[in-house]
Amino acid sequence: MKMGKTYSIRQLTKEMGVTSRTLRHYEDEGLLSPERQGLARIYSQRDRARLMLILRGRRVGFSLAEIREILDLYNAEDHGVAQFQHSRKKFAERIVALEAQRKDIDESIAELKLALERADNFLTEHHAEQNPVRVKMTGYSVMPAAE
Amino acid sequence: MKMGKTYSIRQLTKEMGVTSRTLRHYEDEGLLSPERQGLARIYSQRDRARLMLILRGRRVGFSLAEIREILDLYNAEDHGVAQFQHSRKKFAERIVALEAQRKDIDESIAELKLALERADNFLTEHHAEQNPVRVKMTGYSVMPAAE
DNA sequence: AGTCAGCTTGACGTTCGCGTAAACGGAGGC
DNA sequence: GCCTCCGTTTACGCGAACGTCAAGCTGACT
Repeated sequence: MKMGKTYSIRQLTKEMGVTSRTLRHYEDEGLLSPERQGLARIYSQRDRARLMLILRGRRVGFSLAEIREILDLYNAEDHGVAQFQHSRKKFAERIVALEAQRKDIDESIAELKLALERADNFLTEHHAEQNPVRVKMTGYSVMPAAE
Repeated sequence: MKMGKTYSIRQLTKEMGVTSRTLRHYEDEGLLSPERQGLARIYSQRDRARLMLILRGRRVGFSLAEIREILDLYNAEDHGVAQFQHSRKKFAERIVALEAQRKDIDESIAELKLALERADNFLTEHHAEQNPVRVKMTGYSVMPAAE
């Protein structure tokens, strides 16, 4: 019976920067299922690993339901061929979606960097000046029409 | 008075894959402000560009409030030095956040690719077989403990 | 004139991801 | 014994982002 390191709910919340309410909520949603000592929850390394995956999933925009689905794919008791085929497909879909999202992020970053450069140009040109200035734009843009 | 191409609400919803309710909601939130011909909304190229930015913002996880803030930064009537400095800072913050998110996405993709490979390995090994099989894991993982 | 599609404005409903009280149970220190 | 943490359950609340009616206007065809 190998028993690795365990964590109280407080330890985990502090380490991960979430509230205990959040952990209980994840448990209610079936994403975590820590052991119990009486009433108290006691989290294993595996629970901690799952939690990290959950939180990263949230950060990239997955719903808890989607995250549960992914965890269930890892977890499936029935590791038959059909299960693996299903999992494979789901994983592949997620990857495609994430790569699209990565593209969106790259584009957003690029656009923000452009905006940042424009601000910088303005600030270096009009170094200490205070008079408001209009920005000239070309083509269609989200900027106000400057006709 | 150059008047570019315009769009009805239906055209825009079809092109962008959103409902008219969504467009009206964005308008309520001050993210869009199309012209009117009588009652009917009539969207300009600029509205369309803003909408694309809004939708991409949503896809990368921005709230409508955050998106409005960004649009307002572009839009600010008062293009004084102080405004630009403020905008510059906000843009830089967004970029940092997005790059962190990009890291999360890359890690998620990597993890899913690993899972996919494992599934593939299983499927090629146990080619046509149907008997459930256990998976051996090393170290701590989200997978069930395989002691 | 009728009617029909397509637009409009309210306004209430829904889902998600927790927040936030209320009320209680040990365990340890003074 | 009492206080202070740390933990528990139950359960209502909330803001965000729309969905989903209901009801009315409007131009266009028949």
